[in-house]
Amino acid sequence: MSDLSDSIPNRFDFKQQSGEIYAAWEADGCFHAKPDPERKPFTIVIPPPNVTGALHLGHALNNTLQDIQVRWHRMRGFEALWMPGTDHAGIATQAVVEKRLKEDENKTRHDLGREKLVERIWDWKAEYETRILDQLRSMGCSCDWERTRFTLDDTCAKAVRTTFADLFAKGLIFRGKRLVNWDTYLQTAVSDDEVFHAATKGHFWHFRYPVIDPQAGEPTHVTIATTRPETMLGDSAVAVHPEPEKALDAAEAQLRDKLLAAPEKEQEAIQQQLNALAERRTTHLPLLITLAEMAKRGTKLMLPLLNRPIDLIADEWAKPEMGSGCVKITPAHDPNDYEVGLRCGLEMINILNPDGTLNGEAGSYQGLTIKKARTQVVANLEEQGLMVEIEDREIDLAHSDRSKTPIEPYLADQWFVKMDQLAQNAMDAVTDSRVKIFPERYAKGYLDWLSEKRDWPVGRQLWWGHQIPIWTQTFDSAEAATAAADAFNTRPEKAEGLLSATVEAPATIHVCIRDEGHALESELEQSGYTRQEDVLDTWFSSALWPHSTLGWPDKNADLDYFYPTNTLITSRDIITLWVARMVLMGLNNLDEVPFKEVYIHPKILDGFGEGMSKSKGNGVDPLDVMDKFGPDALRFGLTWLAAETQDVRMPVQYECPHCEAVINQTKKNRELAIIPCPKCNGVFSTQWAKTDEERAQPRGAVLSERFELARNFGNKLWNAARFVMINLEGFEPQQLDIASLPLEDRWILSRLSTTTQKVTEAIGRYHYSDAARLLYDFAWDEFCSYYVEMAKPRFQDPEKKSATQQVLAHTLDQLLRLLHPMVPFITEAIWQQMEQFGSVRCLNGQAEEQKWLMRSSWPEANLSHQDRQIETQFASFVAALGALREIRARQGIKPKDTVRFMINCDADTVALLEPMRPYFKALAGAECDGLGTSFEDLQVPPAQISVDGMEISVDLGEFIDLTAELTRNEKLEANLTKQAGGKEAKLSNENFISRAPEDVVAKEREALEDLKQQLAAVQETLKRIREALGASE
RNA sequence: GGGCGGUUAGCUCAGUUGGUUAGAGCGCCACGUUGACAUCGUGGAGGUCGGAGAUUCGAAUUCUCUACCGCCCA
Repeated sequence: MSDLSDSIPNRFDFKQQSGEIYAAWEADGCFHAKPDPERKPFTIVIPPPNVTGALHLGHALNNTLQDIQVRWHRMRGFEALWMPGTDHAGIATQAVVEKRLKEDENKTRHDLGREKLVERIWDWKAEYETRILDQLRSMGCSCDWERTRFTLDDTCAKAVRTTFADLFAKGLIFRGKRLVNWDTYLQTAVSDDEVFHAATKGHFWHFRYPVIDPQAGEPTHVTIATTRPETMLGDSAVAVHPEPEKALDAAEAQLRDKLLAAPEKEQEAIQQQLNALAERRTTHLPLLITLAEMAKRGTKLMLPLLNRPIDLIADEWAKPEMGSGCVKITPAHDPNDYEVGLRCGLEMINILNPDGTLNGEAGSYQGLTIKKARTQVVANLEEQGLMVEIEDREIDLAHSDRSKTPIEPYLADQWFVKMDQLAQNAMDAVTDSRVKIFPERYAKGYLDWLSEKRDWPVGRQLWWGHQIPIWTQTFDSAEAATAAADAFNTRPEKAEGLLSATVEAPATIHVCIRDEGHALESELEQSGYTRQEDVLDTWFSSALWPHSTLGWPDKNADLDYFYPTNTLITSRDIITLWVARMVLMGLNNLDEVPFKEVYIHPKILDGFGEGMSKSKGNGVDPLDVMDKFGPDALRFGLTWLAAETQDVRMPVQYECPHCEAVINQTKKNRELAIIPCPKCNGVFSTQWAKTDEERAQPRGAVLSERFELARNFGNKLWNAARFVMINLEGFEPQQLDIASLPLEDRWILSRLSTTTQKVTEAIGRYHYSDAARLLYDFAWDEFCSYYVEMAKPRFQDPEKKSATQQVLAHTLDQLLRLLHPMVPFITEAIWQQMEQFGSVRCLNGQAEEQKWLMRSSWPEANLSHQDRQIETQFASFVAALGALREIRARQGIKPKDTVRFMINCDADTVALLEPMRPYFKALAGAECDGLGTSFEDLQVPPAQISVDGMEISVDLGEFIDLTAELTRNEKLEANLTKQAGGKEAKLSNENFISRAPEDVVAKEREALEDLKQQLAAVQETLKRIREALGASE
């Protein structure tokens, strides 16, 4: 038919073309945005992926959704900026590099030194940043790469220093002693968010402390219990409840309430607890009352091993219903004890060195590791006859997420940001809708978290990050320190915001310097000031990302134009860590929110409902998916999944590299280094392959068949376009008069208009999944299955050919535009081929001016094309077609055989169906012998179906399978009878008639009438079939 | 312990303000391959919407309780 059918392959070669298209876009500056007063700006900053590792499907989803917004706005005429970059992810990145150092070279960071280690981390960063940005490019992300930033680069560093100096000058940064989660391996504090809890086997040691000078009748020892006996070296008190009896009463009352409310199976356990409690009143209570008295008197105990007197105190933290009723207090090493320490003014004794060994406070135990100290302390207590009992017990132990080692609570100097007002401002921004969060429910978590207004510990004892710009010196006296601070604060640099100083009691002075490398730095160092070693929490620099990337604090056109950004698209686990902090920092630094909308997308889980991660082996690499299915399929598949729910499941499979069989991933096989293929018996390796032998096996890709739907859709689109183009050659466009076009043209234009409208609305509301489904259905079910199929016979008709070509080309053109944000490569590839047909692609005969689809305009829904009447009429045609196909299938009629049929219907329907005759032939292999109201009865009863007031009869002639018709009609009769019965019951219900709205009642009446008609027709058919069957016997 | 989400066909998921014969894709069954597409076409089987109760003329959809799963915060 044409050269095109040879020159256009029947598959889109994404491997070859995606890269070429991307490079061409980039070379043409399609991704770059610059301030343009003629256009409205649209800005998104990427949630900077951290450089710890490569991206997985969660990131792929996140970035696809951003790219859809950016491409969509670009097409709608906005100056669309997508600001890309990566995050240095302080602790995470340092941890992986240190781990690598240990594994490969058996060295610690201290062996290397700060400078060398940081150099290594920069190398790591370079490698992973490249990988990550390549992944984004492969996916088609239309980021403005000229602006790529890194949270540790000079631009971001300047923003960090400026912000820090500002907060410091405002008195919002202070140093305090706080109990922190200490990672003894990495030797840094980690935040609560970087800690996970795991049940571990351990012991519960019970031992005794002697009472100093007990009076007559008073106990000589107090028994306490702990899971960490070595911490006794840091004890500064033992607590007993001030009113043990009342506390027991309260505990008992609580248990009784619980018993009443508890389901039967739990009741016995609760009753046992109650019994135990009652027993305690005789076994423990008298002693506890005595101890409470002693505590109030000021009795002291002798801390064994160190022989240090400590207080017996009365505090409500001691629970009379638990253990001995007494509890040791180690304020510097336990969060609860710390609170007690604050309440009771206890000494806080830190017994640990940063590396987890014991310090001088531990006396003869100094230098031992925690583990050795524990053994030693237990042995010594036993020697002294103070050990009462050792219980086995499962302990909930906090671990560092980064080093996987147990966390030691540790009292340390920490830098904090005072959150009070900053947090309030961030809350207000969401409360008064300056920042809108979608789906709305996530606003609650945001507000709850901020409302606690906990001060933000921002120091990390790391080497990788923004070093805190504070120089410190301790003076001999408070007066000297104050005088020095005053001297700084009266200098002109203070007024310029370059420096400020504060005094930390009693005599330490902190000076903050704003500008990196400023002469003040060396001035301070020469006069004996030392710079703080700590670096800032990663989130401090991420919090500035929406404005730091635009060059703040420097005044510039980009910042004026692109800030505040429009929308932030991210995942729910960092709403508090990141989103909240960006809002408060944006407000602090620019007095403006960083973004107007936040869209939280679902999280991708594997088939078992577990989050994906490389460390579990269930993480899917987007590159693997793209390698098999292509970038468009990856994107469309993910978009399809992005509904309002909080999670989506994506079963994970291995693909056998030998036979391409898919093997479901199980919790078992995902941990294997080598997996045998059950289909071909070949073996392949996984990410766990370590030995040379294992690595010699070919690697099985990890992917998910979830993407097949999207891949197939792309193929359908490609081939539909191929069909259109093959049939477009030599065509001259003209002005079309829509009103005079036949039904099918007006129908597809109506559907196109509605789809355009709905898709536009859906993307605007972040209803990605809806948008994808709308386009999928329109493209496949309406455009391909009907319009394209109907075009085939129309091409045989010279009178209809031209309009068909034009409507086809136009619809395809609009469809490509609508799909482009989701599937940019395949749509651009088709668009470029359409180029040769010039203005054909437009309904009004005007040529597209843009060279690239990604730069062309987003379709406007032409509301005048929407026509309910036409759509209803078309639905009748589809119903008739369906009836014919159903009869064919039921009768087992061969596809190449043509059937003859008649439709009994009213005059309007005749008018509607008359022009559709050729399509019955093309789409159902059926030739129409008559439309209207009266036909002669056929000799053999025809197969009949009634729908939409049409009675469709197929002359079965030689094809007849009467039994099939009988069975089918009997089934139908039963079904119709049941339905009609239901409707009749409903309509004879007086309540329904009187209370339901009129239109609903009318609709039900109509439905019943229709059912009755159908039933009558079916019964008539049945009668004839039975007669015929009887006759043939 | 508090909060959030989920529970709809074998699997993965849709289902706007309560009014359908509860949908899609995959999988399954049957039939089909000279021209857009087998990464396809046509037809079919398959669920009463976790459970209980309530509101209503009418509930997958609203409310209460409950079970199980997941996530977040203590």
